[in-house]
Amino acid sequence: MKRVTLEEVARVAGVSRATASRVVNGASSVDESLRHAVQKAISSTGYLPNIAARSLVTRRADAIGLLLPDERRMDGDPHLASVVSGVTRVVRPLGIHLVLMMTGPGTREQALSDLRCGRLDGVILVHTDPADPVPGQLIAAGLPVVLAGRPLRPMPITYVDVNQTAGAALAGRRLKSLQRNRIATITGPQDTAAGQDRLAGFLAEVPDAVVVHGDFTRQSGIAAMERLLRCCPDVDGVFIASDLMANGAIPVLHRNGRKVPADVAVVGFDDSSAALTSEPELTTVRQPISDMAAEMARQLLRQIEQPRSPATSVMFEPSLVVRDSG
Amino acid sequence: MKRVTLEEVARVAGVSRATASRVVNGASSVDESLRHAVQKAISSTGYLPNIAARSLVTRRADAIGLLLPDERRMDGDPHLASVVSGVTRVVRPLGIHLVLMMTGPGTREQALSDLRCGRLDGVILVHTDPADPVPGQLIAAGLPVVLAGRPLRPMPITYVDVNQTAGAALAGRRLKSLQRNRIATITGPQDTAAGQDRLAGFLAEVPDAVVVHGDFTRQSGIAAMERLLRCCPDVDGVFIASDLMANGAIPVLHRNGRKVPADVAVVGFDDSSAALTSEPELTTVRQPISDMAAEMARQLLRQIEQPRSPATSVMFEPSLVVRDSG
DNA sequence: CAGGATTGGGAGAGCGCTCTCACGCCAATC
DNA sequence: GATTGGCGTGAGAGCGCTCTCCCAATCCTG
Repeated sequence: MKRVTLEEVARVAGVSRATASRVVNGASSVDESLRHAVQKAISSTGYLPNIAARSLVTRRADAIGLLLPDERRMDGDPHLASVVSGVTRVVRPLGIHLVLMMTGPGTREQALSDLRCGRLDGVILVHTDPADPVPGQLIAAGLPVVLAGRPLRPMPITYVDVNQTAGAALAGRRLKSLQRNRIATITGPQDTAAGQDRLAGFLAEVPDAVVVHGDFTRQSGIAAMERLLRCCPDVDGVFIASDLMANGAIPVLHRNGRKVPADVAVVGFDDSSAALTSEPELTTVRQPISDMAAEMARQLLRQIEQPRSPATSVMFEPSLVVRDSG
Repeated sequence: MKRVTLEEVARVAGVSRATASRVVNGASSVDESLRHAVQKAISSTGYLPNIAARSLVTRRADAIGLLLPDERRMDGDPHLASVVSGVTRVVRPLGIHLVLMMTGPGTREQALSDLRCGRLDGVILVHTDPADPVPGQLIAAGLPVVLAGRPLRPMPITYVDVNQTAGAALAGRRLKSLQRNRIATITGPQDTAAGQDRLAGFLAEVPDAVVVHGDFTRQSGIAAMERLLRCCPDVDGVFIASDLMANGAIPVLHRNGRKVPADVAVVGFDDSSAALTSEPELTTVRQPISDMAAEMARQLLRQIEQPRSPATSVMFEPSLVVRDSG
């Protein structure tokens, strides 16, 4: 149960600690026979490098943070698992840890100091409040950050997003191709980039659409659909800016005697699990969340490798998943 | 941008590094005036302790791991966010990091070595495969572990679970109180403790129930309900061992002309987000996931504090959430 | 074959922190 | 007034690792 140190490995292999270290780190130019001796010593002693010691000298934590909004705001967020899995895919093979931080009082400041004291090499920020000063502080300090989703106000920060506008346009074209001519949309919150872009992209395609506002939550989808039916009973096609809202809205249609998609075609956005638990299953705009998360991880690693490299943004193309609702 | 070290704080405060360290760690007996001087020096220099250096000597990583099944098996797991948030609540105030690891090739071995090399102080294992040797190895090595859910085969390991049997009995009593007399159940996988217990608990209450097997996934709920209706068309009450299965099963009932709950009452299990996205909303057995997760974290911390302390298990009581489906 | 260039390996200096230990100081005791 | 005890403080020894020297050995080149 005693710890094996590099010192001991070196002793067993009959080399110096420096050489043993070179072998461990796969470094250059070690004689083949010595390399073998060290490797044998490593496996015979069961040596594992002490990360803290390494970290102390390399000034790398080999850990990145994932800052998430808290449970309440996630509202059964369909994405969390996909995000984690995408990031993990990139980061694990490099032995880098993924530290999860759910937003709560003082979390972001916590993350900031973790970054400063070298406990974290970088962070990925998800669903950041536009008023949050932390992203700004981070980039000001030249610390590696990547945002999930375009920030509302332009800032020199790296982010990864899906082309929300194009996605909404996809939905608009779909509804038009279904020969719907009384088309409406239930929007996301207009103080987020995603909410704004999905509306703008849809209106570009269907300029005369009726607009009812929601905030991405299921509850707001229910309320919005009720309002919509009241003000516009002859609606025959709706683009709902999140699957979660659509999931709440469809039962409202049923209760009001509308068949989906016969009477009202519905197209959602996200292709989250809510798309499959809806009846009928949702036609929706898919974002490649897991791939986007992987890209965020890559962007972050690049920044860690090359500090103060210029901010870039990567845009993914959405696709339409046709199911039964529209 | 240069790092501030304890050395420097000490210099500024005019004390020795040892004394500065005592102040930082809130330790015993430092003269009030010196304490003040050090605190002033800390804030004026913006000092943050280097965790790696501390970790190197304390042999504590101040990080715990959360081992999760991979994305596919989570199947839009309703729990992930709650688990994370429960653990976070306990762990954050102590400055302990939560490292997320999704199961993939070699993940568990990875976790094991992270533990051994002191990169992680302990791990919480969620949804462990009964055949998985890792939990056994961990306890054999005397490393701190907590399981989410009772292990299938009894082993001397600390775990936190909900009283599954009692929960299923709750569901059984509910269906009986609704005067149903042709009662069935769709089970979870019988190679998991949860699957077994929910069936046993239900049968204890409704011994003559018709049993159809599922595996907790939505898809299996659909298939199981189809089978059930074929073999037992006069069924008027069903306990479905997971909300996700129930979510899939209810549309099957509708398609076959059954009203829920008028013709067939449905009770689920989990009180996950799937309970709310069902139509009608599910009556279900609630597990206090977030509280359970918090308790797991506490148990783990206790083990870290007192290694080789005896394994304990904590059981939470489930409750029935009555909604519209039964 | 001499001289320089190249290469592999070892010694050792830290990285920033904690913690033991010993010392100095002052109050309490005889 | 000398001795004891306690308490606060500082000196310094590591924790386990990486990495920069520097030296020895080998290689090439004219």
